[in-house]
Amino acid sequence: MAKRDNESASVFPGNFIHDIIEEDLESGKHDTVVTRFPPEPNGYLHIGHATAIVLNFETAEKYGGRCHLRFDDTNPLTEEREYVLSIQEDVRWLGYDWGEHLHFGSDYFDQMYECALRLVKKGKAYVDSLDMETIREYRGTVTEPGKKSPYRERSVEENLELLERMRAGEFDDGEHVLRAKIDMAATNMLMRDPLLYRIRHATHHNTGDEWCLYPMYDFAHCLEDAFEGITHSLCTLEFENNRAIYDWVIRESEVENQPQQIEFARRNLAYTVTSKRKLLHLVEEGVVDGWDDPRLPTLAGLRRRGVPPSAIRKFCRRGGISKSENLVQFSQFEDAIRNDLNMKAPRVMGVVEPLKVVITNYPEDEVEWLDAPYYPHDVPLEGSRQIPFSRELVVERDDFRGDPPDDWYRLAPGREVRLRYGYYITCDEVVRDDDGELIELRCSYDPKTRGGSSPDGREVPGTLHWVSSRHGVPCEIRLYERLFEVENPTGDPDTDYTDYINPDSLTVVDNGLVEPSVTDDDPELRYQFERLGYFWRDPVEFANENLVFTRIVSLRDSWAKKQRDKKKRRDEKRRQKKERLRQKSLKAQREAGDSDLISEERKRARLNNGWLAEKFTAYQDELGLQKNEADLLTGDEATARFFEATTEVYGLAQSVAPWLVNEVLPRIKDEQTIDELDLDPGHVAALVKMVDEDRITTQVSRDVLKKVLETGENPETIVADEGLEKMDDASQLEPVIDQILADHPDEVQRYRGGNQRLIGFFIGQAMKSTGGAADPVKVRQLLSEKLS
RNA sequence: UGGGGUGUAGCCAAGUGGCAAGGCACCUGGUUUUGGUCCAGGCACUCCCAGGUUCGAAUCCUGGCACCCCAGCCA
Repeated sequence: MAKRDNESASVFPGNFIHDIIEEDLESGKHDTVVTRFPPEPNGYLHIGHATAIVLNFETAEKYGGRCHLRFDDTNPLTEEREYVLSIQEDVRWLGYDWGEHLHFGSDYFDQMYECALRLVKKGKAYVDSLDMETIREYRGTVTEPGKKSPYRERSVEENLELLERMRAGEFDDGEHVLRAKIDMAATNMLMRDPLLYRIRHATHHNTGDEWCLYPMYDFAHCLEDAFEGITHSLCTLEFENNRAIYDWVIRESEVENQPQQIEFARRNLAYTVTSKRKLLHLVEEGVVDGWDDPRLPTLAGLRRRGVPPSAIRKFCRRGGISKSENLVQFSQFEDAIRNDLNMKAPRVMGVVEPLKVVITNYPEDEVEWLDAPYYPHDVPLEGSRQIPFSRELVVERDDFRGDPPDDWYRLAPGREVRLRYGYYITCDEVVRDDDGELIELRCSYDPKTRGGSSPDGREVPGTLHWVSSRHGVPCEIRLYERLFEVENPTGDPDTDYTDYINPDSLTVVDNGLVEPSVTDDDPELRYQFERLGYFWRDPVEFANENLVFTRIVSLRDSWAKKQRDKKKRRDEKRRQKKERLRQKSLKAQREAGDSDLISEERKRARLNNGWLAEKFTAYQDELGLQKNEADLLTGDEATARFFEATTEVYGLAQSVAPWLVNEVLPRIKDEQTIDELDLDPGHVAALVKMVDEDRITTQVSRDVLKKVLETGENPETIVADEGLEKMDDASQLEPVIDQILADHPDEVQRYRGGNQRLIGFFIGQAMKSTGGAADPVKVRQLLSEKLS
């Protein structure tokens, strides 16, 4: 594994995938973790892939497993060798090593075919000879079931023969396909006999012309995982519906390993597009300058931009992984880059937009070489260089204002500033041409301030970067801005993303000037140009012997107030939009009428079952149950009967009903009835009675129910054996409470300081230490007495 | 109007019955020879909404709403 600083301590913050893995490791389901990054070689990798790469490799690393790089190359029409090379390069550049585990889906074509044969023999797959359009028609829609293909019932022999002939190349593209025989009426569209193989007479980048039969994703991917012993197959959210086929194929193919697919949300970066089609369009239309254009979110573009791989890793790890749709603000990414570069990049001076400054009282031909450290006091690195000071210098045009605002502390008529590591200078005279254009500043320096400080200790708030005109190295500087003007260029269905392209995404400055020290540096070096941002030499131009600096990212600029205002306005607009959405939702809810908390399903059940309907009203009118309790208890006969059986033992229906509804019903899994819980109504009755009689707390009743469900034991026995009777005696409770207060002095202080909500924390502690037996009401009372 | 998901601050995100983590952004102050960095503090009476259970609910139950994905011989 490539060296990656000291980053390993900051792996993905607690995420649900790692929880699953840890459970699997603990339960012994797996004793190692094998993940994979499975790109299709039909495009370049981008920042969105980076998250997947970092997640897969670092998850494997965290648990001492391994991560494969596997190309999912099952479609010869779109895939190319060029991409398999560039993808490897990008992953390696990002800092990951797959060791010997470079694999191709196409390596497994033989094994996959074996699986297909097996499915056919089991009657689980068939050759369909419908054409594409008809297959589509027969598939139905999301609301209507599909129709069975007339070829669905072909014999195993016929299917086998046809499949062999397909393999042998006897048919043209599209004549036949192999389909799984699952269920044309499945509510999950993907389970309506998904295609497994299609005929494609095409040359594959890896297997050449050996095959004319290529597997579909749903068949191939899970098998690839299984063949490689992948334990956890991490993929993005859009594959959630595919998990059903994934599991089906794994099961029916009877392969040895059973990988588990887990989906997570891809990470979307504001102001970018990442779809292959759109990226390709930008490149082909010349909107940008190739796949590695620094404005592109491709890894190639980011690399050319100068973003260090460590910064990308940092970015990917921040915020971790989840399942919700997201759009990460660009500032998040910028911060990761600055954070990374701040501690590494030597500081030098360069001027992007030069303004001539003549030091009138400095001797004409004199040159002083001043010592300038590469790093500020807070970066623990050593090193310095010499920089030349002379009579004629340049400073940043932006650093002068003829008519400065109040809080301006840079150059202005009559103002004194410090030139970094140089002298204090005062602006005496402003020279403009006939059009009023600024030509030069005539300043005087204070010889006693060499190095940037004055013996009299006078305050000079502004420090400017500068370069000696004569010694500065001329260069081109490229300033990149975001490629799109809106956060989500593809978010509006009525506007094409290309309409949002920022016409000013690239500014080329051809008269930049950098201090001469850089000429001898490693061309790979990333600098901070003081007060401007992080820059590096464009590697392509450097190879052509041109000196071109690219701005990787600017420095944070708290002076840029105008932008802040703009942002505020934007936030306000967003807020208003959110409010509108909220209002719309509220309105829809109101229009939906009174929500009587009753589901259509149970309503229907009662419509079809007079007894249930009768009970529904009886429970409300005669037993005095709440409407929704009555509803829940009369959704099916088993539940209603269970309720009746319970009340027969313990007659207080108003106690039994909510307990049943809130504690027992939730434990019934889908497609199950209450009978399958194997619960004795008498036991429930006993439990409710104990609660009613104040013999146990609600919490204990819940715990005991759990135990009853597991063991079938009598609740009375459990309570007696484990001593779970309610503790409501002050003499019993007091020592417990005293102990808690003694153990948590900080919380006690905060409570007394006014944080009344902490009472819940103390009660929680008391409940915990008594196994739930303490009477919370009594505890609260005692607690407030002691804490007052 | 079927199925699968997701809703916690401006953005990302932990938390799964007992004190609403953290980061970005933003706002104060301090340090500073970078209007950078760093440091200290602030920023969610409330977790999509409404009911319910509970001593106690972001978390459990019920109903609703919003958004995303699925009808390729793409992956």
